[in-house]
Amino acid sequence: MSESNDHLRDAFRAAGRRLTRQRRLVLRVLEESDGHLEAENVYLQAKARDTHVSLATVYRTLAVLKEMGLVEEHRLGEEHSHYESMRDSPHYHFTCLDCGRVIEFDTPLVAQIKQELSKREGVRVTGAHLHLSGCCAQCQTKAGGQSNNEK
Amino acid sequence: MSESNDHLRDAFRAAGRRLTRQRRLVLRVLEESDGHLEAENVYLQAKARDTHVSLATVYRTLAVLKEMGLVEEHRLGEEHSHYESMRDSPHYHFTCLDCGRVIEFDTPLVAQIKQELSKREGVRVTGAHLHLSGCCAQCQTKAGGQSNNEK
DNA sequence: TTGTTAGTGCAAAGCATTCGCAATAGGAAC
DNA sequence: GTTCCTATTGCGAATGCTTTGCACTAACAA
Repeated sequence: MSESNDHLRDAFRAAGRRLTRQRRLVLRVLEESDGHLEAENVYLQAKARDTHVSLATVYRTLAVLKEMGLVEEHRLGEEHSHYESMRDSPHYHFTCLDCGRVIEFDTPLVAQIKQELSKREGVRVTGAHLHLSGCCAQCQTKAGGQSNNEK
Repeated sequence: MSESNDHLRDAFRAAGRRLTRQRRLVLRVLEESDGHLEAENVYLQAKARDTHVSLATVYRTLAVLKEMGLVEEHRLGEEHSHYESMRDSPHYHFTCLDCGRVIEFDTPLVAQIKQELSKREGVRVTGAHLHLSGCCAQCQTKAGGQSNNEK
């Protein structure tokens, strides 16, 4: 718990930034959550532990963490962004359009696609977001057996 | 040109909506563009052909067209949405983080991923967005050969 | 042609996100 | 531990994209 703090401090020092209470806090909220928090929720959860945080700082912190590669931003839904810490290996998302459930998954095929594109277009690919959507198993059952093409 | 108009009219009638001058206009702008227009640009190009359009109507129209499945919304960059007509087969995007260039590509591997996930999780996948990002060939050259880790 | 009402333009919200600025607090050097 | 420099914060105001309320206009069915 303190080792990761030292580790963090180094990371920030290396980036020429300061490891403040607020930044530690935001990072912890993200790490302890299930991921996919929106800024507002990060703010609320952070505030619940320490009143000394402002929404503006949460946004600023998320931007910094993203820049440092500690946090990733997703635009799964339509309106606002979701953030999650990068502790885990890269993974992708499936969203159920009915219930909103988010399923994380991973696949080596994305890496293959990256390679393919790099070769074909000469680009260098550094980021990959794959977002599938549809209907989760439970909602399919709920929707009445197998044929739910209403809507 | 008029056949597609009839076709369109039917689609709108079926949806209980009216085919107005503005909607035809927005659709045409999207179809004639290279895709990936943001709302503001759709508005500007539409206005250039017919002053009788407002930005609000463009947004309302894009929402309607999206709902009808004629247009797709993407959030490639960070801030605003991009829209493109659905004429083409499904495809995915690569964005150059330096110059903003968007490269479209397609790959059967996404379908494979869909299948894999469906089997593994029992979900039904209806939509897929794959968004790669990085540095395009030209920007890599511009950035000085091969090692551009400044920034 | 006429009536009904979906669609429009305009300007005024709404929201998520950012910014300006004075005050605060990391943390490197003493 | 103390001091100093300046990155970071909090606040509220501002921004920028998008939506909405309302009175007016125009699709299109009869």
